[in-house]
Amino acid sequence: MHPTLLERLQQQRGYRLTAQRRVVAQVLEGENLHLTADEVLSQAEAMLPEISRATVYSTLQQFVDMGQLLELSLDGRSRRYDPNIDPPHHHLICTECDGVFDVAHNVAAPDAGDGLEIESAQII
Amino acid sequence: MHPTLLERLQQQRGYRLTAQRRVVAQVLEGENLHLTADEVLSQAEAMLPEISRATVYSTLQQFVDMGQLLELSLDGRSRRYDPNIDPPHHHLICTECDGVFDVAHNVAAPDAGDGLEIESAQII
DNA sequence: CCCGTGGTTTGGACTTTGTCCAAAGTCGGA
DNA sequence: TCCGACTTTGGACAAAGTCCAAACCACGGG
Repeated sequence: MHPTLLERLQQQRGYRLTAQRRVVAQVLEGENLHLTADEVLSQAEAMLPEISRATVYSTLQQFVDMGQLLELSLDGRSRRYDPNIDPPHHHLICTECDGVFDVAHNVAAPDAGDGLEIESAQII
Repeated sequence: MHPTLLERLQQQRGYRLTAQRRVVAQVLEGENLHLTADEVLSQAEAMLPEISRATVYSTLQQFVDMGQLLELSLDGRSRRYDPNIDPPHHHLICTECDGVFDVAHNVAAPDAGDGLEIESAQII
């Protein structure tokens, strides 16, 4: 199986894996789990009551910048986070229940032409 | 050429095309224009100073519900609006300048399987 | 072992974006 | 002209995210 988010973070050299960062990583972990920052915060508080909102937000942003976490903008209101960066997959949104589901695909990202490079593509 | 947003609204029967709605439609119009609600508001105020924020937001929502305006959720922060519903196209986001560009495509929406129907798909 | 330094976390104020609602305004048909 | 339905308004409110100075902590050098 692919390494988990936590395992991938442990392999990053020169990055302090503090209690706060570990808790955030643990909360995010899971199949088909796409939490918002506030959901991460409340679950993290259950494990580490002193953790602050600023830390959760900045930690999420760091994981994204490190390429270890996918940030999904699905409704223009909040962002959701997906720890399963590999293999690439689509995100299917149910317009009835607002559920988010991973959908496997094996379609290559289209060529944008003009020397542009597609970084990510989502079916929303 | 395809009819403009304003022309399409004029064809909707039983829908009062008030000054406020006309101004919102005019502001949105344009090739490769993807304004946020607040950008629409400030430009609309230039033409019709008394227009209120609540009206702009609810008018945008109506246009979307009528299928005459595309709502894009690109950054999890704000929503952008695209009056060019036809032909379908992708939205290319430049990660440097945050610009949004229409990109033509002629790829059919993929079959989701399981009896699900894809309502929309974006490359972001 | 202790200290200094720099990375990390914290709380709280603040901003942005969007929603809600009751009251007032406006339009078209009878 | 008057009524009723549709529309707009202002302002309060809520949700999500950002910012920042101060406090905290951990590691390496002395």
